[in-house]
Amino acid sequence: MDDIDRRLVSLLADNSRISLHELSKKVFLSPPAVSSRIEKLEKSGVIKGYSLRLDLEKLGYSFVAYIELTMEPEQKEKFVDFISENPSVLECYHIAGAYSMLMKVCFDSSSKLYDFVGKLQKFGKTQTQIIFTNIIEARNPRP
Amino acid sequence: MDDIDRRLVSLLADNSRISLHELSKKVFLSPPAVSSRIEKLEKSGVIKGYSLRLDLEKLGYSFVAYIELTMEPEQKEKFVDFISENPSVLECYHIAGAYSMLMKVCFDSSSKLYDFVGKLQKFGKTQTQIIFTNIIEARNPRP
DNA sequence: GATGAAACAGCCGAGCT
DNA sequence: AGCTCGGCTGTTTCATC
Repeated sequence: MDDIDRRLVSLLADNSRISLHELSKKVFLSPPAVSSRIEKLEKSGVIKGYSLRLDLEKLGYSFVAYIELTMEPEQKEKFVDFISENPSVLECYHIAGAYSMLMKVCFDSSSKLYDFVGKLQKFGKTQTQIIFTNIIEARNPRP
Repeated sequence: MDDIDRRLVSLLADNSRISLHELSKKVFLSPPAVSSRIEKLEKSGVIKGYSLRLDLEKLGYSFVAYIELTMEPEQKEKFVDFISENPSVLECYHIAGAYSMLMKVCFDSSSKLYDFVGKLQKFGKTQTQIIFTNIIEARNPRP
């Protein structure tokens, strides 16, 4: 993991469909060299996959929110099962402090968000923060 | 934007490097048809770009946190300038309720996170939530 | 890690349904 | 009009140095 790898990660994070040829010009290496570096980054798990930047609103998800849930530790297993099955949960993190989870969720109506929060209440105490606008969207750390 | 488009988005979100041939098999269309649909999704802005799923810890960022900042509205412009210039801020949302921002940040040391939070205090009151583990990572809404 | 050649995928146009 | 099939171009991959 050297500076060239970091630059490759940064370039791919920006546009993961860039060709090896373009990449090779930018990092002053040959395409096969770039290819083998990317392969190593994938195998080592630095690159976990190739994804999209989506416009959730244009996809019909007008209600995007972060929800913090504070619960008793013994609830965890049932909670993880619950959210794993629930595609409205886009991200979920176990955070420090009181036993808490932070989730990013998306819904196409406020009533569905309301219903979801209601179901979460069974696991613990929630605090919901609805997103108004994206100031900075999912960018990646600098090389 | 029909069910096939939603399925294409879902498949691409899972692996944006999948070939048109593979996609066409999965949605039972021809590769050119898939290609033109993807082009439309890009032009309409549903697909904003092609990115990576990265392991921040393996990239050296052991301290990933969400920080909520509550501030006076007149601070906004200076705040946006500040975070725009700061690559440690991965995401930033304007959230409902008291005039608040929610940021995802990453650092390679706790002292750098501490310094950053210190700088944020100039804009308002902060609440920092450090991520222990990822329960569900950045997946995309179901088709 | 570089080079060159071969395999492959993506793109465009023609013909078909 | 839209899909499928063909050839062409650009991209990736492999063997060799």
